[in-house]
Amino acid sequence: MAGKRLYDEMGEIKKGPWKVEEDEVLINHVKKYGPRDWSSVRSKGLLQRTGKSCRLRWVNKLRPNLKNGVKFSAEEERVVIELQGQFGNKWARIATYLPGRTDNDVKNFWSSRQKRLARILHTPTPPSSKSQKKSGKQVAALHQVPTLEAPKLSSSTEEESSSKAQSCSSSYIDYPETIKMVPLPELVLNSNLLSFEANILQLESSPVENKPCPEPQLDFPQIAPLQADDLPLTLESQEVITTFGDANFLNALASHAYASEIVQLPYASPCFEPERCCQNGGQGEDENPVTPDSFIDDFPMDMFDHIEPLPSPSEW
DNA sequence: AATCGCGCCAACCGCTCATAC
DNA sequence: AGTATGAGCGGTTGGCGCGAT
Repeated sequence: MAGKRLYDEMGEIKKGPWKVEEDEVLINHVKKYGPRDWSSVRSKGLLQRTGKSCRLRWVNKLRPNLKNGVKFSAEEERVVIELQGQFGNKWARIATYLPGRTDNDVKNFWSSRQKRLARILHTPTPPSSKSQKKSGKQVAALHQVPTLEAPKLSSSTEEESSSKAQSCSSSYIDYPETIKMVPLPELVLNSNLLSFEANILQLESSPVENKPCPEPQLDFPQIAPLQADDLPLTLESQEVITTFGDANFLNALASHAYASEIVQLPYASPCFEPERCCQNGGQGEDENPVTPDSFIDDFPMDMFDHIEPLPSPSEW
């Protein structure tokens, strides 16, 4: 299969949905050279896709151990909400806490969640792009997070990939999916959010899926439990909020509340070895069924054990 | 049965950062 | 030190499926 050319009619850059054959070519490329040198996929004439496009396809769809087609669990939702409040729209960073999830997954999840919330609350969707582009620096202020301890992220998966790609040219065993585990760090969370979520969860008639929420037992400043009629919201809105405790919304509500304190939750740490994370750090996310279409989940873990060394450019 | 609205998701674009030369 | 190139990240868009009407 390697070497098969998949050009479009014009021989130009191909865009749009990927075909199975293209995936196979890309997978073969990664098998041979590792998940790097994306631009060489095109320069070698294997695919008429940009390196960028190839990388994206691999990262988002073809990588082993992705939870393709699996909805976010309640626990994952909680993690995203918390981390978005903590990190802002640093999707790649947030994704490192969610084994099997990509930054795109997290981004899409958050986006649709925001849309739905905005629609139900009859508020315009918060400006997402340019205004939030500064969010990386501004979000902390926006969220009033005074004493956040950044989790010990050695780097994002992509960063790992990139740096290792450039520093270690003789072995590909160490790419993100198989990088050594980092010790499970204690993720520090904003107790404002946790308090509110804990309180809000009390409003729920049905518990959040099968995940008991430990926060109410945590010893941090208590906020008087919210009563449904404390909020000037429609019943529908309240229902959504209880289902979707939104970090921003809750923060807005909580803006008058206590300064954050440090609490620690034992959820997934940044993880660069999804398989182990799913088993250990995934915290029950294994319950998520593997979807039939996620064939890549069946990739053998030694898939890259026989990767050939990358030839030098002069050999191309 | 047709249409509409919504949610989800894949993929692209533009920008930034890192590295090589 | 400056420039070119590649890679990564975040935002946006468009298509598809599905349920409601």
